[in-house]
Amino acid sequence: MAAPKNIKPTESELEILRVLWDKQKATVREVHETLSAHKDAGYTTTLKLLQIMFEKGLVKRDDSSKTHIYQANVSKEITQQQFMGKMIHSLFSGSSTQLVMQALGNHQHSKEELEEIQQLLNNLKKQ
Amino acid sequence: MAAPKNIKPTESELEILRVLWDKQKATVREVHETLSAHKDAGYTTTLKLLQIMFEKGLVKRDDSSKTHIYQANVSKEITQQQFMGKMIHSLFSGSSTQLVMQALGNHQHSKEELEEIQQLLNNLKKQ
DNA sequence: CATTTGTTACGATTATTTTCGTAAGCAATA
DNA sequence: TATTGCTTACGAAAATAATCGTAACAAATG
Repeated sequence: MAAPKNIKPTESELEILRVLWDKQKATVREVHETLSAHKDAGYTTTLKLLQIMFEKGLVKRDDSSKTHIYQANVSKEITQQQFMGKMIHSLFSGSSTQLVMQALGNHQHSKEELEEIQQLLNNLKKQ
Repeated sequence: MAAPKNIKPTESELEILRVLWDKQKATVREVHETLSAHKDAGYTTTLKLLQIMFEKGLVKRDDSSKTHIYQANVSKEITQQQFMGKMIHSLFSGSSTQLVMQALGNHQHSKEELEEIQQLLNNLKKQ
């Protein structure tokens, strides 16, 4: 089981990770059937991807029984940070503030969500 | 000059767009030399990429003189939104609030920046 | 005028990612 | 036991992205 490394998941790998983050554990079939809702690919495609991801260390698996059980080996949080960092660098000239303003200004946020953000902001200001 | 479409620039195309957004206009050579600071690719690689981007409608060009002059044909803002949307969907379960909180919590923001965000937040709350 | 320099065009190669077909094995069951 | 169904392994094709080599041409320079 290779170390998590600093490997950026590809688009397809990310889709699979999302399923695993959601379900904690899943067989190839479960992953594949979840993906089938949106995407149209064969079973062995999903299988192959999971095998590749295993080699990369993106997932781990329990192969003690015939039907292997997969699990994410990189956290959602770390992956989020990884992609956010890349995005801030490549599209926001390194300014996370710009990114925040963009996200705030261009998307809908409920009163409750705005309040939640305000709380965090208050905490940050205290430092 | 094809319409801007809904085409997602590739990684390399994004690098070139960054240069063009910054410089407004540039020749292949200028783009290439700017990229050379960080990256190591041949001149014709940059040329080819710009040609492909032109076909896709990502850039426009003035070819009235021998040395063509390129210009971005997609705005930074639209492209930011495009990538942000994809990111929110694929990594934040569709919640832009989650993304904002992540960005706020995991990056440094100066007092001035926090105040700037506060201003925007106040405006949003008024709605 | 001949040569050098800088440019575009473009085919082709390489690398990466995604997809699938087929073989092989195991387990349930007819 | 023979058959059927579900599973993994794995090579290879297809699709996409990135890179480069070469030809052609024009402008500047000797």
